[in-house]
Amino acid sequence: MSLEPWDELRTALQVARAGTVSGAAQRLGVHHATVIRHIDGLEDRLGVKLFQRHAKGYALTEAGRMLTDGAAEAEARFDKLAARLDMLQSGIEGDLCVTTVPELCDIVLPVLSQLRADNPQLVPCLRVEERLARLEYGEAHLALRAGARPTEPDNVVQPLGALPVALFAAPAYLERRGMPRTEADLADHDVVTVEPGHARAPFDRWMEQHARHVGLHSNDRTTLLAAMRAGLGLGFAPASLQSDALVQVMPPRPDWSAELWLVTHVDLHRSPKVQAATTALKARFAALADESL
Amino acid sequence: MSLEPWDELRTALQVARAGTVSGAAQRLGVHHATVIRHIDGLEDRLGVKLFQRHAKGYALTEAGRMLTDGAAEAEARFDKLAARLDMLQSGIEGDLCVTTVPELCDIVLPVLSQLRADNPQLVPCLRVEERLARLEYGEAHLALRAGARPTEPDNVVQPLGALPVALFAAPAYLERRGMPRTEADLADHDVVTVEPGHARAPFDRWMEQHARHVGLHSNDRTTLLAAMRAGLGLGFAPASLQSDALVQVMPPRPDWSAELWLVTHVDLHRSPKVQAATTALKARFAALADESL
DNA sequence: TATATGCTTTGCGTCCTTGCACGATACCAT
DNA sequence: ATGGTATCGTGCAAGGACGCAAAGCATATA
Repeated sequence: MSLEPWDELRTALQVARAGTVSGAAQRLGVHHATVIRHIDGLEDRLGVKLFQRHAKGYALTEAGRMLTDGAAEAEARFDKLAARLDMLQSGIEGDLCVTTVPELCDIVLPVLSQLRADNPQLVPCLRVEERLARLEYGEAHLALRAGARPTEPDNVVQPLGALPVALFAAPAYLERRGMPRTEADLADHDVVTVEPGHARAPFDRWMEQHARHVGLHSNDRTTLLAAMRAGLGLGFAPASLQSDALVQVMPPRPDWSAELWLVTHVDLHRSPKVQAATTALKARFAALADESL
Repeated sequence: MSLEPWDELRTALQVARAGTVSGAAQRLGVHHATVIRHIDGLEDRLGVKLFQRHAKGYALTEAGRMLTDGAAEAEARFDKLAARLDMLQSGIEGDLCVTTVPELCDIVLPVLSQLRADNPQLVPCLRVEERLARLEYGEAHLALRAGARPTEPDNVVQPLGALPVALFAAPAYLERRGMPRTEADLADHDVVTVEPGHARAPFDRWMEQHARHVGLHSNDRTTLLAAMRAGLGLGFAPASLQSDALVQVMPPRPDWSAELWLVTHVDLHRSPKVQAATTALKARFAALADESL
């Protein structure tokens, strides 16, 4: 007993989804007679009733549920596959989707801008998300992550080195509270940082240990930057940050640095488009590391 | 872009496996020309070359590898499905495959025997394996496990209660070394048990802590029983053990008992055949627990 | 160099699958 | 009650996919 041909599984899945033969036929773009014949053929070959013929449509039996569950998983797998193939076949043109965390988008943005200038056919897209995008689903070509080395299977992760992180504050704040010179001076200052217990990055953990007075907690990094600009306290930011509203209070230190990772899907990381993006990003981050020396 | 119809994926998979169109055609039971047409159609629809036409056959491209990998996973999933459906559709007849660990087969065997007597059409099969059989692959209908509660997804696990475990020895051994009366007496006796550090079951751990003189180590439970019969020392066995060669030295104790679990696949545990087996096994083990009170 | 042996490719006739149309049935609203 | 609107089921004709056989091609062997 075998459940070939696979096409009939697909129609069975659509019948299960639609609940009616006609609906499934419409979605599949075939005649409803064809759908009936597929289901009948499948049931005959399997010797099991997959659907209960109801006046209002087809209802799944236990066996039918099993089969369509399996078919649904296969369909999802094939969809992923199609998305990846779609990406693979394109040259340096069309969409290029990069995802990263909020902290890094200021650094990534110029790279994408340059990439677009060099390749007029390329339209870059920068998605900012905390979670790691499902690269195997084709949600993104590239992901830029900070922190622990990502371990997803089928993803190739390349080290981007450490991101220099420095301590910043608003000029108004420094005018009011003075410029801290040594680590000991920090005890007298307010800081803005992540919520207690949520420190993940090295600099956040450092802050958690050294901060005495907290001006503001937030789960959102952008909010923290805004709080720093508003003069609520000292805070960490990438050393490359260029802003009139914030000045560097202390230079980058190795134990503050966050490890950066460039992660792509195995099947995509050799495609020309992704290659172009990775080399550009690598160059940019190498330059950042040099600057901070 | 879509990779329907699914049948063409299946032929592509076979071409990748066989390496030649002719070989794939033979495996699929279709003509060479059909295979070629499927591949060509797939490539046209996808716009990607899946195979490099070599004089000696078809070689996978990068895209082809991706696609056939996905197809292979789907095929494996469908195979599982077919196996489960095969099992589901049968009544209380045909094969009934039960797997368990060596320690328990003496207890399970009479149940299967009774089951066979009650259902002439049923031919039971008892597979003895240390590892948990892949129930989703249709390797077995039922698995009987001891120890920690199994956690496989898609498996329904039912508690069978605790298996009463007692301390046994060969009559010849007891004649030579005397009958231990108290726990303290055990210090003067030889024991046979599993290898150090491999104690998993409660009674094995207990033995590891209390045993002073070890007569024999073995990784194989059957060997341990043989060693007990040969008079190499005291050892644990299910309290239900009936044997002229071994006598019970100490009655079952709660802290020796091993938790038992009856595990089936979700899609199968409601089928009449599996139901018949589970009720019979449950009754048997409930009776065992009562006896030892 | 010639021969042989695989393979792929292509043209043609046939069979199977599909699409179409019509009929049957059940449910709902007027 | 009756017309309307869904649904599923089946006979018949057309088109597309299949199998067959011959041709083309490349590599290996004598």
